[in-house]
Amino acid sequence: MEMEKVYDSKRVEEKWVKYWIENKTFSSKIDKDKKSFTIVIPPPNVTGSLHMGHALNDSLQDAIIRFRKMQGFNTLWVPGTDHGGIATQTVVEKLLKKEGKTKYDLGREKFVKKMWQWRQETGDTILDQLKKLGCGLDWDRTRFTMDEACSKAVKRAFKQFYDKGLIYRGKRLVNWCPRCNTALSDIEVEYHPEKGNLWYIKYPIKNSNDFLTVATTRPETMIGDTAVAVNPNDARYKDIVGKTIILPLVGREIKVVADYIVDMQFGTGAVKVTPAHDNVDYEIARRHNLEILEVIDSNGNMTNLVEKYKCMPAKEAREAIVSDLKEQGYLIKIEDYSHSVGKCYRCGTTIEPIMSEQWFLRVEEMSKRASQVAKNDKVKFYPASWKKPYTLWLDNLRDWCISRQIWWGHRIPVFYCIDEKGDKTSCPPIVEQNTPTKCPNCGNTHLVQDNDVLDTWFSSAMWPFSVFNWGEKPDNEELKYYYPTGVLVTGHEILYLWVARMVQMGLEFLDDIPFSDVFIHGIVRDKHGLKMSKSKGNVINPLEIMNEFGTDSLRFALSQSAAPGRDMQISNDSFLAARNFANKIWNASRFIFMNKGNIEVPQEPIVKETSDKWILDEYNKTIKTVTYSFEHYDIDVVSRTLYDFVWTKFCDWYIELSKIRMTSINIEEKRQVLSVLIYILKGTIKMLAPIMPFICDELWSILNNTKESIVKSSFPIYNEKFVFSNEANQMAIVQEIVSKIRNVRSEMNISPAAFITTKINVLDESKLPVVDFNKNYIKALGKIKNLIIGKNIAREKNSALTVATGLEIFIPLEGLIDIEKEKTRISKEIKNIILEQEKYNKKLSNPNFIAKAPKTEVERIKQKLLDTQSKIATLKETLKNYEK
RNA sequence: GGGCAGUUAGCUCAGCUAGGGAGAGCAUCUCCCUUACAAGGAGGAGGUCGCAGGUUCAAUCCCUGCACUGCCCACCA
Repeated sequence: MEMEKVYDSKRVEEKWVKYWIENKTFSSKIDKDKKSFTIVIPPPNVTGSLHMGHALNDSLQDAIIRFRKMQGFNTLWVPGTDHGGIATQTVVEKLLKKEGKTKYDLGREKFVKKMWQWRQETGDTILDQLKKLGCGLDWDRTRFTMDEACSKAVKRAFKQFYDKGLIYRGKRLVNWCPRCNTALSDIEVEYHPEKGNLWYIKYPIKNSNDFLTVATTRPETMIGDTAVAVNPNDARYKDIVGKTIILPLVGREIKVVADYIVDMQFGTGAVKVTPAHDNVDYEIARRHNLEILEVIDSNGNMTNLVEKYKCMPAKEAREAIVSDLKEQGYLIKIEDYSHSVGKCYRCGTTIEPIMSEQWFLRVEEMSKRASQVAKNDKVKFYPASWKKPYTLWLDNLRDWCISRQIWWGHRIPVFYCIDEKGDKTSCPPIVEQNTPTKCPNCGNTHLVQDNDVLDTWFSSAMWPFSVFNWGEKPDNEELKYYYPTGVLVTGHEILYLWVARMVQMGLEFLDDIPFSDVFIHGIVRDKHGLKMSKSKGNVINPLEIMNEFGTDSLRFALSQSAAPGRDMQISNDSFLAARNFANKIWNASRFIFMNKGNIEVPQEPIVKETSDKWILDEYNKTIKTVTYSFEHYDIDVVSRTLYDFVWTKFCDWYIELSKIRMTSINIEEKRQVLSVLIYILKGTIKMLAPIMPFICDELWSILNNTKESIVKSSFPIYNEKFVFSNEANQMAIVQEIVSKIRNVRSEMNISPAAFITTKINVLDESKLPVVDFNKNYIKALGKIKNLIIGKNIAREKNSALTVATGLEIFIPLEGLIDIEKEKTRISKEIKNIILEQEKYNKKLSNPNFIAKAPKTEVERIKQKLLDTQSKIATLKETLKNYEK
């Protein structure tokens, strides 16, 4: 088997994507001997195609799934897509528009059929892209939020809610999107600051020449005012509360009410109250039993409240009303004013609060429970800082408007008994999981279904159990085995929209949390820290990155900055560094593989030398950190720890040291070092496999000459027998000496190819055996042909000097030494050590330090001071000799 | 208005949940195509750890206040 000199990601990725799918590597079935670990994918909308957000979200889930699988769990990651309600309907509507048609031209039935057709044709694009990303999903379980099982779950849930009295229909103030022509829930409204005006209007007091001035941002709604509100503590208006106002332009009489909600500081302290078009006003109206008059209808046009403005679009009506107010002397002034305006989260259109007949879900009880499980940490957040916002939101939640006036979605499973004329009879609505054929009340077979569909998030909220056929059979074995899931991985933007509701519904229907952990990752931003968006043109397409740098590089780069809750800035540099890392692993493996040849190497490492023990000690520590970090979703730490171990420990030092034994003609010597190299390499790629699955599976198959995926192997476990602190200390000394020698070589322009003579004068006698024992390492890494170690070795003329802790190192130079250069170098070294020394002196001259700091700390600093003193003495002595 | 993050080398970020050596990658400078890797190796330069106080023998780390940046929530007439 030949390995390419440069890792060929394309060849390898194609191979393994196919392998994992064909071999059903990630399929799961009930195995009661194993504990389950489940993740349900946050289902991407069928309209979607893979963007960086998905790439991050799904790479992280895949890493967790692969890790847990290797840890021995029976893992299951359920794939699927979301029908995406309004968003998806909008996409298809746009397609129709290109043909010059609207959904009304087709009619409901044909339009929905077209939606399904579209979904069939293009809806799985993103799933194919997830396959390319390497996601270890159980593809045979692919679900869709509108497939039969999910539909059954929705109907079951609706009926249970309804029977419990939690779902009700009523006319309430709702958020209405005039473009989507539907009601939205409170969290589907996004608030953006917008420049507008503040109009100050005179409201005359009845039987008086006096008037109140109100300030408003929406003058057109004034014709629907049913009160003016002031703060009860406002001295200015003390006598006016309870008086009657004549509403300008309309002439209707309205009362002045006192309500604590009014801010005395704002505007004039007097608020016009339009209950039908403002949340606050609606609440004031409820508290004071005010009449609710609708001014604007669902099309955004004026109602017939005032004949003159009837049917006018609200925007025109504003101009007309302002102009009329001005004309009649009611308008005092207009100020510029910037305030937040609600926008539809799907299309950005300004939301119009209007009165509308809708279905609502009572959430008070569910919210309490969902909040409670977070408070007592049954559901844990990573990072924990999201716990508070989550509970705060739930603790202040209002009823959820669940009906939407669109056609794409789960139609509300409520049927009405109708008479011959098509009018609803007095029979109660019929709510059944199975479509009813006749009215249970009167036996009539003329039934009609409610026109509305459910909020897309209603079905999403049931995703963790609807995918296990809860709708069909609420107590089935799979549900019992796989639910609750292990972790929910998501960005914070759908924490309320989705996560909180899954917890509510899970507790409601299964009496159990849907997941014990919520891992909230950040947002992928561009290199300037800006959110990626099509309009900014700063979108990085993950598919292009996969193509250019390799999928493992994309995954590694993302994971490397995926600290819980932190946004990340990425650029090509990140992917480039990751690609280089992949190549490094590839070549380290190539080196080991080539050297192995046909040599039989035992599975267990043969531990002989200091370096063996040192690297095993480092490897062992790495296992500990990586495992802990995986379990706590610190995926960034996992990646960085492995990067550091592979590059700076394994490659830079151990592999370099291994070359001494590798070139030996003694086959046993080679076998021994190979046993350690291979042992560590295999363990390392196991740890890396969850993040870089392609290259690791490829290397695994080469090293083991196997066709079994690496995810079927077990994750390395921390092992007490590989703790070698003594050897770790020895290696630290070796590394210090080698670095010092390299430094001198570099600064004195000694060719990297040249072999040199080096003498080490050991001042600290305890170090003599260590240095002597490991002299081969120093020779190899310092490129030394002649190494002399001893006590009382004197520096000969024409040799460069450097000092390490307890040691003096002399490097005799060929020919004449450049004295000026050497003097500069030594002076610099002295300067650095003096800086260090000053710190120690300062500490030790502080009597409080001696008295109060721990004895070990004082001793440590004293020792350090002695070291620096000795080093400086040596260096200065040498410098002095040059001066002569 | 309330809350949550962040502020460390030119850039991207670790370190802060054990207070006692300020680190990595990229960029930059010097040397090297040394038979795993030039997508590489060796070495260097670069930081008063946002500001001001406090606790402590000792603060990048703990506490308080402030500034700036970003995000979330809100009853912004």
